[in-house]
Amino acid sequence: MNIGEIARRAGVSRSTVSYALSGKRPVSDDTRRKIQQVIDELGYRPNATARALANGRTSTIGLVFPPAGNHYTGMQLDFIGSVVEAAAAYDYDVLLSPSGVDSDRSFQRLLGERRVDGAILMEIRLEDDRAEHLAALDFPFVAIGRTAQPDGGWWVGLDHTALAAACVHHLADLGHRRVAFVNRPEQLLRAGYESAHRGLDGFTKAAAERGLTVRTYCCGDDAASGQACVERILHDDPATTALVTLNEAALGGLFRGLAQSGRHVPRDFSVTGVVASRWAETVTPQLTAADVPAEEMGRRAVELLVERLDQPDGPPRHHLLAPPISLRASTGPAGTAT
Amino acid sequence: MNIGEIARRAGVSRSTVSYALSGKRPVSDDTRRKIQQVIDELGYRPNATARALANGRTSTIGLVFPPAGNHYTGMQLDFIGSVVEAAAAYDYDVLLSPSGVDSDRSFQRLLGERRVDGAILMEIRLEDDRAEHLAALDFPFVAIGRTAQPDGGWWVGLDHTALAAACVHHLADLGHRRVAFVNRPEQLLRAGYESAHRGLDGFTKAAAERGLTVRTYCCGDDAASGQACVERILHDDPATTALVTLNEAALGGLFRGLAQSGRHVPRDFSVTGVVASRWAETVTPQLTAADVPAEEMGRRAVELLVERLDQPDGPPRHHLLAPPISLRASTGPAGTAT
DNA sequence: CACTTCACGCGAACCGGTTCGACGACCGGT
DNA sequence: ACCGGTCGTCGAACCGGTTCGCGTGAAGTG
Repeated sequence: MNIGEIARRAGVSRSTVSYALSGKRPVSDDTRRKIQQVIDELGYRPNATARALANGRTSTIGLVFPPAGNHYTGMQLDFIGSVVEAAAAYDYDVLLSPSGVDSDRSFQRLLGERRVDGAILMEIRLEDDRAEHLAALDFPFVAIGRTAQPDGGWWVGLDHTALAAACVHHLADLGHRRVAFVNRPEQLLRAGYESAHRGLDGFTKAAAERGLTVRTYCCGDDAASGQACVERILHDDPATTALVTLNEAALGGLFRGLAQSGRHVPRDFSVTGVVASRWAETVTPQLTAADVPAEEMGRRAVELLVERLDQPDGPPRHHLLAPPISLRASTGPAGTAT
Repeated sequence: MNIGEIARRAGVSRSTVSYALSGKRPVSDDTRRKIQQVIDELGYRPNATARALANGRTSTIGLVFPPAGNHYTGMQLDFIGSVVEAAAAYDYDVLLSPSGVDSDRSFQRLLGERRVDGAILMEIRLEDDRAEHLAALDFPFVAIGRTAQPDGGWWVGLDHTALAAACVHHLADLGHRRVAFVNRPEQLLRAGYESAHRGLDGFTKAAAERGLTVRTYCCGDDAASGQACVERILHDDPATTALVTLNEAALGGLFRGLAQSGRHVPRDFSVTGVVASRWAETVTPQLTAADVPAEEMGRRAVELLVERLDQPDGPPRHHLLAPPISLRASTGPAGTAT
């Protein structure tokens, strides 16, 4: 059931069917109707692969997401969902590509074999070989996050520096003096993950500005690590009264650790950080946090990518988002425990 | 940089290059080396689209996931990750397809336009028009969950009936007599979602067997709904001492509701259900639950689909999984509060 | 030395679309 | 009656691979 079959049954040539479908050349009403009728009868749909080969575009974008096996955070799920939805609105499909252990291989699949027209790179690193590689090939992509050289690139990022700083100021304003920072896992920090680095920077600088006593920690992406991390924090400095975290997946564990050490949140201890709202709301008390706008980021990334694909020579664009802190219930004035 | 270019530079014909690459016909060592050398120099990779057109297989599978806009649960994320990983091991890519509002349209894209060789259908319903449609077309797919007519189909399912029953027995063994059931949202139940129905069935039958007094509730897929649901439960019957839930996303809200009504878990109130272990571990106390083996389900679904694609005439296969209940800390003997 | 056998490589056709150049029919104008 | 232009359609080439049938030269055999 291909275009030739339709042409045969409608008594016209293949090209006429093609033009009737695409509208790129005029076709008389009579022929168009006849063709449409045959198409409806047979339920014909043009083969996407053949079309892709002919016009050199796959109408597919690649979503390169973090190593599987590692834990996914909730934010990533929301993000993937919104990318798929936004892409559908522009008539693009989304192909998932794990950039895991075998990242070269899947990268080759996507790019070398031309399976996709463009890509969205999640979990960017400051020195990101994937991004450099794509940039060198002039392959259209949008990064989620800024590399160390954000100029001239296409990206959608969260201003982790500003957000972490905002958390610090929020706590300092409440009177907290001894504050801990719970980062993503150490291996990610060492690998140069942007959020981990800039978040740490923002935290450290703002804390220095406000004269706070701080300690910083790395924490695995799961509840058990969160719990262990709190134990370390309170062991290292029992007078700590607040923490800032970027680690969504450890959140439940952080709260459990605090509860088990007898700290009541927010009376004895305040918790805040950068977390998607759905997840901030799952803990008790609900987390006061800068809400990661995962849905918006996904949508914007797709918009940018589509724009880049449509106008390959347009100037690079980006969005740096800095959502405000949503006050919920996990922070309170320090000193009640002093 | 196509196969013709390689052929030209290596001084052979296009078909020889093709055979050298695929190994489907013998090629002399000399020519093979020469060709390989040119390929390495130019970094050539065969175009996936052209290959797909020629041999009629896209090497891509479609993952049809639940309506976006609705909340995703953590289990789904793990599942998607493991599907991508398992598919990569078989040299398949994964194309995401939202079966949302415009489900016909995206269905047409995937199947009508032949973008994928096969599909995995998530969140199956008892009477599932998508599954029926695919079955009628004889299109290779694997369902996650059983329809009302599971015979003759390919699927990977969780035995929600047995799991919910196991939860009931666990609670009954602990002495609980008044137990609530927290299901997925009402619209999903009405739409005929398999897990919601079979879970409810299993719960109801086991409760009747054990002579328990029960109430069943539907609950939105978010923390706020969970909290509201607990309030309803305790309002309807303040003597309720335990609940069973299938609703992963509401879990945090359920715990908050219990805390706010003064119930201590597990001393005053027991909670159990069917939840992926990562999420069961994020609440405090950690949830005693039948751990949804999302990773295994994803892997098996891919294995089944690949098998079906390789041997289209083989007999249908399926896996019905019934993981045991993992004892954690959210259930305890009833009666202390009596 | 003539004859088969085999290994190797080539050319052409094909997958199912898109697109370009050309051509015939019909029109109105002089 | 002839000419130029427009409209609608057709055939052929092309996208980049795969695959089938056949030809050719070298090796093996009696």
